[in-house]
Amino acid sequence: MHPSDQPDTEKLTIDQRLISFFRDGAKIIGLPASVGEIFGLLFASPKPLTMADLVERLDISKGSASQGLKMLRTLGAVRDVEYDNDRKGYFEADIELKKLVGGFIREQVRPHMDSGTRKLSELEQDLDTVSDPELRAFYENRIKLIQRWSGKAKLVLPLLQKFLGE
Amino acid sequence: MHPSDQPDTEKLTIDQRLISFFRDGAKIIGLPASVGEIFGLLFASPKPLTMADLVERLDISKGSASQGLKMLRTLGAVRDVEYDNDRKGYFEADIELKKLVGGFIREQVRPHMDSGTRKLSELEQDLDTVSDPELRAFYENRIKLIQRWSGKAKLVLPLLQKFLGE
DNA sequence: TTTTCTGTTCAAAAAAAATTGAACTTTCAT
DNA sequence: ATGAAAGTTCAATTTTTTTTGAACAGAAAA
Repeated sequence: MHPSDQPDTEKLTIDQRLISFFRDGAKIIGLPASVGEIFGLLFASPKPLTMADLVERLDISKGSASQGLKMLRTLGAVRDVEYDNDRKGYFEADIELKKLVGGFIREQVRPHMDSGTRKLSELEQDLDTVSDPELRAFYENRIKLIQRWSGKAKLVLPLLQKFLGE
Repeated sequence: MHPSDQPDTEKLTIDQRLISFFRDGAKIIGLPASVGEIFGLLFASPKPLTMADLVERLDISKGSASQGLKMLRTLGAVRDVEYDNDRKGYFEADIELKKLVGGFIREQVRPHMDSGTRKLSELEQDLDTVSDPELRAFYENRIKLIQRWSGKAKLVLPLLQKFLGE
């Protein structure tokens, strides 16, 4: 290696860097790398792309491309666009932070929170089954504590969306 | 199965439910299930526990217990306590939301954000290498967009902490 | 209608992440 | 010092998640 070379970050094109940026971002929020790459490539493209473009440029399978696009569409992060008047479907990245965050909260955060809330209410009901009064008082406090947390979490989400919404 | 049985949520003790609650919670925020279980058991216990207690009651290996505790300590979610005057180490869950959220942000969120910020500035530098002026203008806009997002993200974290801090 | 192009589905394969357990280190009691 | 208890480490294993690719379905062109 030439002495002046940086070992890592050498001769990557901008779009490669953007793809890598969003690949990492996807992993961080718990989405598959390929989903991040697809978004990244669309984000880095001045014009809409087809599924075949994704397969070729990211070197992923047709299956991954199809599934990744599906996920990105339900997240509202990618949309179908008219282009050419072509048999193929064309896609582009949605660029509004509000929408991206909203989709993530709707699809990934809310469902988990709801199931948590359900579990929590089951927990509450089972307090009756605890006979030892001291232990029971302890559990009551712990459950109250989680409920306080849960209440805050429910307030935080709309707050977040408001803050990020343009 | 008896007809009146609920298939799932039957005859679980409170502490089992709490363990399951935090197991799920851990998975959601991208931590191993065993880490959630350890926290859950400590959270559900009126008195401090030893590593041996965790191994026995959660039926996990000593290795998992050790590693899980290590992670929970760096997150500030579990602390060492004096108890008995015993050779063993005793642990209890930290119960302050502020501290839990703070630790998570410090250990899991910040490092990722920092590496993102670094990648972003590399991206910016490479703009020079784009010769086509139209494409270059396009990339400039995209990078500006991410920078706007990044700025918001940096504002949001302290806001979040403030909101959740007691 | 038949063929070709585009995209979906899902079982199997590959990759990544978590967990185990045995060897090792440290610490304390004798 | 020596032995035993407590805890850590990490290579190997297991489990989970992601990705692939081949079979299938639908739609438009021939």
